Amino acid sequence: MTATEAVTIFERIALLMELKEENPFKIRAYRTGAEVVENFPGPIMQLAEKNELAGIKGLGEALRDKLHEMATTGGLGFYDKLREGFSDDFFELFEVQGLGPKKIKVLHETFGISSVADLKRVCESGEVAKLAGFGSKTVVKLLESLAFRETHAQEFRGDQVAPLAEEILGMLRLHPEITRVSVAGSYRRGKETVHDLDFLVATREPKLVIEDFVGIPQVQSILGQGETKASVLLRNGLQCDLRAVSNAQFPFALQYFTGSKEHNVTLRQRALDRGLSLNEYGLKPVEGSNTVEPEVMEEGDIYRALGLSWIEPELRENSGEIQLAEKQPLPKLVELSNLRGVFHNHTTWSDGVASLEAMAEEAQELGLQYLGIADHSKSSFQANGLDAVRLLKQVEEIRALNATYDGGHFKIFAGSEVDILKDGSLDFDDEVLSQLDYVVASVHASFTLPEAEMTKRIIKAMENPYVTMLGHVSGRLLLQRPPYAVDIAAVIEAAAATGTIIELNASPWRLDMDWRWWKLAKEKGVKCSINPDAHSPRGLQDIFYGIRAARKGWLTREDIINCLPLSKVDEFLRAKFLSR
DNA sequence: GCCGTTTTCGGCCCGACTGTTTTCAGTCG
Repeated sequence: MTATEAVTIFERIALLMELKEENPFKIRAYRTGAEVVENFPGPIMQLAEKNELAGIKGLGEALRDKLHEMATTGGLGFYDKLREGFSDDFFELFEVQGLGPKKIKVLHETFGISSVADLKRVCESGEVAKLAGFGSKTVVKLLESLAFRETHAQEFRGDQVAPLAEEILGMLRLHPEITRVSVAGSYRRGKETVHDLDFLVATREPKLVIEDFVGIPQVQSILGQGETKASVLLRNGLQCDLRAVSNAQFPFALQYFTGSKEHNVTLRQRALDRGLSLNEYGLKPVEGSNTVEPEVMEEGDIYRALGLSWIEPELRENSGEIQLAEKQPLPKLVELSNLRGVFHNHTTWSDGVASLEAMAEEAQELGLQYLGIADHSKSSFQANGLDAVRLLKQVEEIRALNATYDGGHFKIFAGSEVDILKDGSLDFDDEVLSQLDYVVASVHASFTLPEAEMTKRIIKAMENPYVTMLGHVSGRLLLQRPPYAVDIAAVIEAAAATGTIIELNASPWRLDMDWRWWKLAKEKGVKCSINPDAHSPRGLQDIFYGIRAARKGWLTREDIINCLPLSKVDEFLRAKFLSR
């Protein structure tokens, strides 16, 4: 059994115990256990198999034994018994916003609902509204949540897709009959969610390659298999397509299947204007035209042949990239290797799972020069938010730790993710904030304010001279929770006026501010900070997703403050305050 | 179920918001 599967089982045990109204602290222990397993920096299942898990905080005797059972037998008797009568579909109910264990219990016992589909049926029939504790507004809310889920059904976040994509790419690259390989589609374009994965290979043996592809271990079922194309369903429900073309066709197919559809429509029109016809097989002169067939060896040659500079896949959304590429080279988009540090990260001081030292170690391991800590403030009780006393103590500890880094090659910046309260005031007063290196201000409560009020609230926070940057501007959780009502354009204006940096929260759940707004922000001179919002050492690697979103937002290293070297970034953090 | 300069059983995270109620339960962060 893999660690990921064990994590799911612990999480489900917690859900089932909630349903059975077990001791809440016992439930929490399973949740903590799931987190520890998920974030463990090593082959935890191998250790579990050999009974070598002693000493790990959060995994006591009972959980260690369960992990051992899972590692050795591939199952867990305790869990099997607990979940008797509950299908896999049942657990999806816990993902519906507005529905918790108590309500699920009542619905299950009264109507026998055991899936999201069941829930929809009884909500629509009017039966639910008659239940004690439920009412018409509850039903409306539930139906809204269900509609949101349906709109995004069959979509996957980056973290659900990227590891698989890389794994499969790696396998295809090793295939002896494959000469060129790429992923295409919206994944290649860096979209925040995708509904499938498209792979493209160049080969002289398409049939053989397709046969091998449908046989890889990640495949659960084959949806279709032909001479040059196959569609499969992976174990996690993700659809995956493979197309096999000749080496000569490869650049055209790659361009075509990368899209977007709108980008390609404009491109094909442009080709026609030049007497050429572009499709997934080639770029040929149209009948009667005296244009010469361009030589195309790779994708870039197609753009060149059409009088365009290179257009990165992330920019192919038909939002002005073709018009600009006609006149000049497009901006050199930021790359992962450009990042020099990361802000907005959590530790065990609030709701993170790792210590300051462990986070700093991992940051250095990733080749970064600095790490910004920003634990939660006191209003975020659920996240063990810090009050002023604890915060200042943490600052002291950070300063002490910094003194141990020889030669000043690495630095931890002491910050806070301070809650923006309902009226736009902050959770700490200026006297406290003034003692920090930087401040991230974020909304964590009162999501339902009307747009005007929410916008005013956020802008008020940005007007505070100590607020260096604004955290996750819309509060969205991809595929799960829509953004709250806020006028982003107005927020961008205010950021420009106050000199406040806007965060690009790199968590694959958030990717907030959305890439669609960055072009505007950049035009207004607003700077971006790509923030992993890491709650564990591994979470720091979410900068991978942040970079993809930043590229999609046309950002270059000059737009992003954490591309600045340590020697310059300090000064930049203080710029807003000093300019007043 | 886990943890401990309390080493062995008691403590472990709390307030806002919403909708359903008429004093509070459930959900969320």
